[in-house]
Amino acid sequence: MQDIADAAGVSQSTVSRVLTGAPNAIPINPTTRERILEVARQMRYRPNPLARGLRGARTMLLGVIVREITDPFFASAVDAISTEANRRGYNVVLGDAHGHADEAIALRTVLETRHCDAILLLGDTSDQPRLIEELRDTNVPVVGLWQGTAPMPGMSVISVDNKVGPNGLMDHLLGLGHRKIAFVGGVSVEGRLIGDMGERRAAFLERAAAEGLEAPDEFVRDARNTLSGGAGALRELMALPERPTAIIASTDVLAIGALHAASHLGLQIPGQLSIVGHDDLPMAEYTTPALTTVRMPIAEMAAAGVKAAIGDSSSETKALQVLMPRVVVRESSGRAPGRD
Amino acid sequence: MQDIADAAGVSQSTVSRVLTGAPNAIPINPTTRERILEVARQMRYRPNPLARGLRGARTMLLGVIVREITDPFFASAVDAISTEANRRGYNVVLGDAHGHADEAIALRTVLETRHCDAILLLGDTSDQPRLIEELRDTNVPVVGLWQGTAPMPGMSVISVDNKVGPNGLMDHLLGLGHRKIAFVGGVSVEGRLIGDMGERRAAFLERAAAEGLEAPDEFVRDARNTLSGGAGALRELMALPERPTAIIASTDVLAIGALHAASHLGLQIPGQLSIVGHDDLPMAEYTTPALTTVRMPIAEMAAAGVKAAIGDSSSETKALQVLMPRVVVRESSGRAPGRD
DNA sequence: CTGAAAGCGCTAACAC
DNA sequence: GTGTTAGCGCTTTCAG
Repeated sequence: MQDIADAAGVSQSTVSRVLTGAPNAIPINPTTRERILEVARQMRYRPNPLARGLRGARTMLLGVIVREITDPFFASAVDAISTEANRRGYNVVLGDAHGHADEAIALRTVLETRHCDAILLLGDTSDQPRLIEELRDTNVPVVGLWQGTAPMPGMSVISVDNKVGPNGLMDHLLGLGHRKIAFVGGVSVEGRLIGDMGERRAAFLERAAAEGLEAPDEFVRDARNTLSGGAGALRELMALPERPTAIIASTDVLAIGALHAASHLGLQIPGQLSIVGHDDLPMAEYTTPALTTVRMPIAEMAAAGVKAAIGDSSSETKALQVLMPRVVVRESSGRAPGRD
Repeated sequence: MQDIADAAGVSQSTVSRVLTGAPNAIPINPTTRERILEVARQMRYRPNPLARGLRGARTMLLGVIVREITDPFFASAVDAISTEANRRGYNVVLGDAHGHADEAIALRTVLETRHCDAILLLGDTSDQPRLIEELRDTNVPVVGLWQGTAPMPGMSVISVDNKVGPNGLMDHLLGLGHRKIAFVGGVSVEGRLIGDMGERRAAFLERAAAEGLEAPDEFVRDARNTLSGGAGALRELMALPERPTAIIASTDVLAIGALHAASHLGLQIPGQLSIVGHDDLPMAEYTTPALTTVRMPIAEMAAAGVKAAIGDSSSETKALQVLMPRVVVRESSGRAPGRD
């Protein structure tokens, strides 16, 4: 930068002012400005974000802590967030918690140390009292995505309405004549119910009660949110003396695992059993049979999340935004057996 | 840091020396050291990586440019790399190229600007002459993963042997009596053959010729490496006057797409058609039927890649490492029709 | 409108 | 062994 100053015959601070853009009301002579810009271009100048950050300026880094990058849903989310962040000139620093909430908390510290301008939390972290605690004495804006609609103190939350999924699915299944509907929810490695999944489960329970369905406790199963978790849950469900005719999984990953286990059991889907999920992974369209599921507004959430985090400084008021998903009917759901 | 110095009654530079660890032979009085460490702990001191980086020290940032994070294979790779990097105290800055090689090149610049200590390239980038070019005048070590075994000038490459996959699969299929075997390769958005997939295709062609198989040109199809690409390829293959009895897909994503299209066509897998892939995604075990595929040594590659990038300063010689995958037989492959 | 100068937090010579 | 002293590249008062 000093070099540019010399070459352009001005002082280094002037160069800084020009190159920084034009934030605070410091007018510069258009002629000088052009000259400086020209020289900078010729010298292929590129600002050093480190130095900028040192001075307290923004680092243009967006920290993203994801519960599990191998979860295809979160992979899509990271993709969307990264796109949106790049569009705004930000880079994404990824922290992969590998499913452990305590790793997430460590990562937050790291990212904060890295002087990220903001931190995005993907996936539920409400089971981490320490995280919430630390959030208080943080000046970095933190926004949580996909971690349930419960407002978390100290951070804004972007979420989906977790009632419309289960309810839409119930409408669909009820309309198909199902009365024996089971639910598979997801729990973390530690065995806790995870945010969104917990809410979906609650929504299911509520609706089932309202409809007066025969829903014994065994019809609601918790499993790790993995393919094998879904498969295991399905096997347990099908081992019951009275089998459900439809299963709502709280994620597509669980649903796909269940689908696989069902076909291994020789079950016809959807002839003998309907299986539906949540998320609408890219994969959901390509399972056999294709999965009926609930599509999440990933891009919108990513946009809202990045906006909330980086702030577009126009409307930073709302601490909780709830977006709407919608049911996508494919082939894995059909009329209840004996009702066609 | 100055605060610590004051509190401990020493100079700031001494504090630096203690806190930095003990790199260059500068002995410090154990007593002083302890006192400083103690004070630092009490003051909850955390080093500022920005300032460190400014001074030319390492930033402990590892840049990772991935072709497509939504590709489950790369998601797994990022997961493995992130684990390995964190283990070594590094953080990962993620650059998602969204499938476009030209975005990758832009990202490289960004990451270099960010003063990453090294950059990892995930996926083929050989179609980017400019990238290679820019690589020359870079001081940051760059290592490429999964981009074919062709040595790239200016970077070390960690790769898998792309012959053992196709060959192992051929052994398997030939043993099952198949003589009409098709291959589906992957191309980028721009329509170029992508590194690993191109090599797998070449290996297939070579082996097919060696076996004297009836392999008309139509049996080798190129498709985008997506679920729908795989589905499209399968439909084309099955529309041929003479259909193949087995299909080798160069990735599991293609294979899963093909599986889905096949079942829509009413084809029995593996009764009427065998479909096999490459990668062994977590999902491969849960398709219907479960996919016969080639397992990639992801963790090993991640470890080797991170090691090569960050350097463990003991053995930095090899510019090209080739690891071995192995065939995993599941349910999607069976005896050739009419041969049982 | 522009220049001079003071650091941001830290490392690395170079003294003592 | 430990203190002093320069900066790294940039932003930002404070004077012209």
